[in-house]
Amino acid sequence: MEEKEISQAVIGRLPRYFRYLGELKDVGVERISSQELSELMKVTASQIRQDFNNFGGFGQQGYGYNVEYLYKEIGKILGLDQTHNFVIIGAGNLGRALGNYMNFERRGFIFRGMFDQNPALVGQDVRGVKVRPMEELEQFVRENDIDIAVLTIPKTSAVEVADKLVHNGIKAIWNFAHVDLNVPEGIQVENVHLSDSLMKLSYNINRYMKENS
Amino acid sequence: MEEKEISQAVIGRLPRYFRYLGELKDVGVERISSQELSELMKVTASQIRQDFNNFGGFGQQGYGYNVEYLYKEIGKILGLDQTHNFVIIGAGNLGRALGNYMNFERRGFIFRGMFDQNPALVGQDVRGVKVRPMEELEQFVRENDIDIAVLTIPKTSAVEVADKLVHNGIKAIWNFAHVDLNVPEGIQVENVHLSDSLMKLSYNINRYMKENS
DNA sequence: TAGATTGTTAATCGATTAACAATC
DNA sequence: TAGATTGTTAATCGATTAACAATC
Repeated sequence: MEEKEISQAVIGRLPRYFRYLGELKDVGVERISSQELSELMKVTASQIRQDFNNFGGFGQQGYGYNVEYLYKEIGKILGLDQTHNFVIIGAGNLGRALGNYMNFERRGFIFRGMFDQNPALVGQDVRGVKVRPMEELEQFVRENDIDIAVLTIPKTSAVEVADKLVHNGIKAIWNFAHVDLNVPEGIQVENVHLSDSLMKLSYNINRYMKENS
Repeated sequence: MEEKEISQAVIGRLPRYFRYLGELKDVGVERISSQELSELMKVTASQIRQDFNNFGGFGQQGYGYNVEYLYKEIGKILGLDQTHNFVIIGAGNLGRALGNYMNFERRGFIFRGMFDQNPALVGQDVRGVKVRPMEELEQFVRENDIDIAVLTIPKTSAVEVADKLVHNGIKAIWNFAHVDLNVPEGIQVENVHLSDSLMKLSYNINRYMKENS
């Protein structure tokens, strides 16, 4: 504890650094300066150095940054050296899409269970994981060391399900339901509101058309 | 043209206002003050008033805001009174999930076509739309007044496909591929990088555990 | 050593919050 | 009219960028 708090603006940029560094590493680049990285990523070199220095010095004067080392360190900061068990709640199209996405496993997120209240879906198999009835959710979360719940259910049931999850010790919710969850301090929620994202796109299309008409 | 530029921070909040106002409208609330809305949404009343005033005065002193009127106006600002034809490129799980999501239609986004380079998927039906081979993409975009392309393909082909789309007059790309697209000025790109979102969640889980250990 | 580039402090910019006069 | 609440200006806060001394 007592580390200085890092702003969410900085956190939000870390995955992108991680992605670029991973790609550089894969093509065999050994070292990179903040200047070079800034041109590649189209951000300022100043911001890159400030961001990294929130976590201590990863570079070396006169040399730059070692790509592989920096990549690993950012991975650690993001907690990708830890593993977390997760369940998906809602076996509709989106839930199944996320369950089938293999890359999460590579980052330490282990797909353990899937739940749906629709009896027609119960028993179906998603990448080796059987869909279970909602009634089994709470016990399953308690007994299988589940850290993260992915919510891909309609907003009407999302709030109620989130409450149950919290009571059974979930640490984090990745929320795709179109509603804001109200959880106690200490439970992490990351919202992915797809309609919001599409509306932003819509605004920007319109704005551009107006500006150029 | 020559409207004052609205910051993306403000734009990013509009869909959430829109959602809350829609819900208030649906339960029959007629008027609301910035103070009441601020308690509901957990933002400051000051921010709400500043945000709305970017677009001119929607309220009335001593009264507050008319919910239905405000809802409609924000909808217009977001361009939800316009219709846009879109295609989905990539008929995998995620592409099909988005194709099946009915709500987009309600907001003026019309699902017109779906494309995949896998012959096994071509001909499949997603909510009345047949999956076509990638070879037909460019002609289809040109001839069917397609504004928006949804990219749910692997990053390896995303950049190349984006270039083709741009050449055939697409206005906007909703990009789910895990790569940054480089498009000309005036083409709108909205990224949904799901892994980035999950990494942010991962960071916050870890941080909380460290702070409390 | 000289040159390069970081780490870090200072300056700037933009976004959020507070305050209050205008007005319904 | 008096009370309520907006619209808007001013103050604060935080994030980004610039500058440069430290140092590899």
